Amino acid sequence: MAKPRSEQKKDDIFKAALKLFSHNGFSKTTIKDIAAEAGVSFGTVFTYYENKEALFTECVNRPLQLFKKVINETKKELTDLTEEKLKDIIRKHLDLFMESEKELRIVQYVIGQPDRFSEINALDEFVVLFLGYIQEIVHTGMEKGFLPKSNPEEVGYGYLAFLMGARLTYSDQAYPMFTRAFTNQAYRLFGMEGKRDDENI
Amino acid sequence: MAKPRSEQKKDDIFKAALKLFSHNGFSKTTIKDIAAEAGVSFGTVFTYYENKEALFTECVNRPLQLFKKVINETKKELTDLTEEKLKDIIRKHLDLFMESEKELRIVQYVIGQPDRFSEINALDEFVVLFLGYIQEIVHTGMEKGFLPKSNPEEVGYGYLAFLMGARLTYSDQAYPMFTRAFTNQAYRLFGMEGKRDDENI
Amino acid sequence: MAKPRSEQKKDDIFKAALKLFSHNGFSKTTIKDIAAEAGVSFGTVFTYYENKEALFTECVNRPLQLFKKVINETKKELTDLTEEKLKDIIRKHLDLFMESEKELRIVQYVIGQPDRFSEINALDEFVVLFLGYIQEIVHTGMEKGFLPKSNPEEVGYGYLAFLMGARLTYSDQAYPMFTRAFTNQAYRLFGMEGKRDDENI
Amino acid sequence: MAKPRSEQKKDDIFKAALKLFSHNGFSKTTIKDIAAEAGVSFGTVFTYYENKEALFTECVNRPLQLFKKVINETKKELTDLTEEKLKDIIRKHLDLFMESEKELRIVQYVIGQPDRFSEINALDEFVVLFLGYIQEIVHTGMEKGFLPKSNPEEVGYGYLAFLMGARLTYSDQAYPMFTRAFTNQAYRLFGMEGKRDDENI
DNA sequence: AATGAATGAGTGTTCATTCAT
DNA sequence: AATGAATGAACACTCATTCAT
Repeated sequence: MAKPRSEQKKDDIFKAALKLFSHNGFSKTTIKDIAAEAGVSFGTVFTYYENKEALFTECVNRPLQLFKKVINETKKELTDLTEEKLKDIIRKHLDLFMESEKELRIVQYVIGQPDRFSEINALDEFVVLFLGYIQEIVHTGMEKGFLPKSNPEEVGYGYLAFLMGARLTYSDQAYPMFTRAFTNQAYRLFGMEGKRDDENI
Repeated sequence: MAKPRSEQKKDDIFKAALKLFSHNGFSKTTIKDIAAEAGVSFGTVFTYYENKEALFTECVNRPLQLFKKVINETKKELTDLTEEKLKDIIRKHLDLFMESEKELRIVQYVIGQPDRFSEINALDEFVVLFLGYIQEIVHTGMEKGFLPKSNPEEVGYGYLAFLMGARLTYSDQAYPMFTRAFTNQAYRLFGMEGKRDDENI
Repeated sequence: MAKPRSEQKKDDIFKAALKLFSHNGFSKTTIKDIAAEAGVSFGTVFTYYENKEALFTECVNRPLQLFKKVINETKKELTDLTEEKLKDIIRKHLDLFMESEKELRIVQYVIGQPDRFSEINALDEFVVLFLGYIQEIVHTGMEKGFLPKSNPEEVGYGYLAFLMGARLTYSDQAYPMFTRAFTNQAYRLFGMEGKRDDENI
Repeated sequence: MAKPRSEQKKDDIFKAALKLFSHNGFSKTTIKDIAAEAGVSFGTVFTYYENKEALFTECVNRPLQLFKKVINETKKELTDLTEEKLKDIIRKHLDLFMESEKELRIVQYVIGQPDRFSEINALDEFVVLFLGYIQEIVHTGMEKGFLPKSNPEEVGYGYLAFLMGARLTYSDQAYPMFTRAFTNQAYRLFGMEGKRDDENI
């Protein structure tokens, strides 16, 4: 069942905006560019979004809502946590963050200019949710004995910083080796060891 | 020995630009704002910098040169590396990155928009230098036995990502507790354990 | 007998346009505003009026046609003119002008921008008609002896200017006292005296 | 002594704006038009006036200040008022109003759209000043016996309305006869008689 | 007949840059 | 060396108008 015509168009505009905002920042991105990328006239952008800022805000908020949804859904699976399951979750986090370059660049853009985009609070909400979620994991892991003694709050802060940094420090030029590097390093943040090279043999 | 008058003025402009570019990004920052912040007329900015982009490029390059210098100097101290010395180095890295919010926000700004600022390659040079430096540390640490078996390249990638993420993911509030968190988590990336809470007793 | 459905709608649009054009001028008034005021969709406006200018022209012409009709009807009553009857006519003029603020604001708008609305000549026709009508009155009044010697043309010009000015110089507050002021002053333009304050006793 | 270069330019822009605003109204007049009329680039307009509205407001206020100044200066001459002197004053008023078509069209524009230009109060101030001034004249004239019994307030309201209407009801197409018509009619508003045609003989 | 999504010409305004002083 | 008036390219945004439904 296809989306109604107009919803499709709104989504095209959103996707174009996401791409261009993440790539060029807010000011450098023009409505004209977004319209061209979306294949519509620039006037049409204003049919769906009140103004440039509203469109940008949507580009920040919508992905964050999705992230929050993912976290909330994964929370349910924490009941019978094992080391293997945790490693699985970590890999999923990395996949999510690595796939979300566009979204996270925009988020980073907002973090760096808090005065300019002060009205956006979905970001704070996500951070709080994520940190609480990691703390819960660390607590459970320590209780069950497969994680060493750690300060759960510290792990949370460090892990989120690491995920963000992993995604945003490097440009996307075919870094196949990154996956393994980041996975192993993420394990270490929780006090777990990753696969060593010689285990491949 | 004071700087010559004009050099002082050029530096005022640079500092003003660094502050405003890091805070508002490239496009939102106007030459007029920079001039006002520096206490000069906006015409004077063009006396010292050919145009806005040259001034921005300077704000990216000059800090990176400094970073490279710091790394190169620390390299000499790696000869008789011990676990304590490494922890010391790590803490210094964190201090350096935490103090350099303005500089790193601008760097991040450039990383996120590689097409727009493609002519800036001081960044790549720094990354290569830094990664090589970390790899050297890990090799030495494994040889001397105070670091567990690791892939030195992976540690480098992960550690740099972590440093960047630690600085750029959080706005500057309540950082006192961050220091400890980031220190301990950084140790873990190298396979070392940090201080546990109960060690304070 | 109600108007046919569509005629009613056209009239709603006309009234909305009259109100908004007179209040905000031509450019500031949008078709969307008019449609909202009339309770129709903005597309409907174009069903009844070819474009914005045609609607505006209608707002100028229709009231002027009505004014002309009123004048023409009053002309018949001029046969047995007396001073009392003239004063009555003057009061009616003032009432008509005072009630027609919206219409006259638009007329004034057109007078002030003759190049812009050059195609509208109902205005000139009305002025010629009105001046001739006043001249006839003055002639008759002088013949019958209740008006002093006057230049009928001069009285016409002055009287029309006065009526326009009386309506358009003041915003609509505290008009109760205006009525008396304008009535008495209008009498004077014809060389008649109005009621004095002490005549109320 | 010529004005400094920039003041001259500011005045050129002002005059261009006065002409175009009075001729086309606020919205129809574009900054580009004003700049062209003033012989400068449109960017220059913003060097001297913060925005379009500020320039328009200046076009309303500056003439009104001048009008107020004229009235205040004429007030001093009221001490030994005679009928001849009053007639002289009236002719001067008419001259002033007739010469000020541009200025008064703008004033009328503001009167007609009070909501839109609510912050402009120089207009009310002028009206109050003018009415008070006329009342003083009428009082004096009645005392000295050359004006008939009148309500001074009524004369003030009517006279101002007449002056405005005289100027704004007719376009400026060489109406030499207007002068005489308006003069005589203005006298009548004060209860005086003008020259009759046969007096020319 | 009625609607409103789509369009793009045209607007006010910003701001980097030039250059005469 | 320092200034800031002048410029005009480029932008976000508005709105009359068209036209498919």
